[in-house]
Amino acid sequence: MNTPADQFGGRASLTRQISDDIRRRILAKEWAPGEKIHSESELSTTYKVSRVTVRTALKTLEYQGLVDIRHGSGTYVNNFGRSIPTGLNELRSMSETISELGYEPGMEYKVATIRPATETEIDKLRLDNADPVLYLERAVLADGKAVAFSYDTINISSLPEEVVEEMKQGSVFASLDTINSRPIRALAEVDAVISKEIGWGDERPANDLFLLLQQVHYAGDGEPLMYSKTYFMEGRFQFLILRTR
Amino acid sequence: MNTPADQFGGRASLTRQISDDIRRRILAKEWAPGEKIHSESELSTTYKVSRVTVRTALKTLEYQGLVDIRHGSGTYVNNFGRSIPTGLNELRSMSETISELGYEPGMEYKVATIRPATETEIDKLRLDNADPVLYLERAVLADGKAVAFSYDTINISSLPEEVVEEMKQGSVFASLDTINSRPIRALAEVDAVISKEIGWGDERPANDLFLLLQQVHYAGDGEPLMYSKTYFMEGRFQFLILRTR
DNA sequence: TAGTCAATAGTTGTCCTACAACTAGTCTTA
DNA sequence: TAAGACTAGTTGTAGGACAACTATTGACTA
Repeated sequence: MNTPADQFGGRASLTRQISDDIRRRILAKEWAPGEKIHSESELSTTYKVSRVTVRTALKTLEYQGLVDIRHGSGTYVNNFGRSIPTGLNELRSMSETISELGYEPGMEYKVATIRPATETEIDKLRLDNADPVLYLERAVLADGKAVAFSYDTINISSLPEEVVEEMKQGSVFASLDTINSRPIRALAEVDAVISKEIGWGDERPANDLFLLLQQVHYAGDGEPLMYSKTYFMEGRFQFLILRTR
Repeated sequence: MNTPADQFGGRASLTRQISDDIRRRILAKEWAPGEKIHSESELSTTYKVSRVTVRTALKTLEYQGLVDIRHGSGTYVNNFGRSIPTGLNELRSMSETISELGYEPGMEYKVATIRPATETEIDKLRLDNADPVLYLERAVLADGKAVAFSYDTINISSLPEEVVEEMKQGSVFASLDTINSRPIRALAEVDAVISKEIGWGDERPANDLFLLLQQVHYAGDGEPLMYSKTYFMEGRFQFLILRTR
């Protein structure tokens, strides 16, 4: 099994590995939407793990909205189409999301500097004083076309210098992976915004209308890693959220 | 234990009952943010259930972002404050959400009619033909002040007449509860919108700016129950989403 | 004295087996 | 024909056991 966690050296739990693999198989259309997948006992023997582990993995997929577990009947693949796996509930980098949607991801750097943190940033990133932060202004591209403008502030107080340098050009998430501190959680706020200050170039919308995704990314230990404001151009991106009880 | 599910006669699973109760205790600040809650063994003895049940319940809370489970250490209350419990991930009625935020919820009915379904509605609600639907136009109030305008279409094809009548005035969710078909899942799309057609009265924004939450609610059996477009007035409501890996 | 390491108690992760509760059929019977 | 009993299969819960991990304590070392 080649799960994401494996690649990054992080010892993923057994449950996580199974969950990732079943997720992959579902997205690969091994079972049709609405179809019943193998029973827990069957899965536990083929994966050579206990039924408890399989159950926990399936529960995760149920939370993610991928399957429906019915007492006494079986586990069924939900028929929400391809929308869910790219939903906002799942924390993924912009590049990941864009390539999952079938486009070629890209980034156009406008600003990449190290400067003292502002008031807001000190608050959001829980910095003690005016620590230096890495500030980025970038355009997010899908198939070469700008879909969003991103203003990111990264907490570099506990990052090695070479990683910070790397971030000035490459993917922030990928760089964080190399030192095993990939964000595992983000709290996002969504707003509608009209502003002439946002964006640049001739691709920015004439009506100055944006959908703002304002979020703080957290590491596994609860430390804030990045505060980012991404302004999406309405109509060029679909925002989906799965809501469950 | 008096869980929501109990009230509605639905036999909630043991896991669900435990999960709801621990959630309630956490929101009631029984443990401070960051603090370690009781161990799984301890909880299993006090609740008189197996550790499996407690574990599953805690996993649910972890997925909701309420707690953090650390291998070999314990389960800790996350310190995201009061934001999370009212996040968009959790499916709740507008009224529920508003009262959780500490305001007095209200609804002002403008239109409540039964009419044939439109093309879009037939598609979203998976209707066979131009079945009649219940169409509502309402203003959502918090402490008597309008915060959003809601345009809802309800699939009444399998609903008893008296329930439909009830919906014309009372809460849609509450009415669905009485016949045990409360929605358990919703797929929502978020957009920024500028329009002069939306809303009414002197409380609508001068800049015609709205945040649109467009969603389809599904019942436990996967049947679409309601298609609703809710236009929030920017700044009067906070949209939070928890994103996890 | 400060730092390193081993031991240890406590906690979550996984395994095993068993049975209860529920579902969706098949078959029987009135 | 329709209602009801029966049954095989599946998920939900129980209990006990051990593995893997964490955080703390205390002994030992430089």
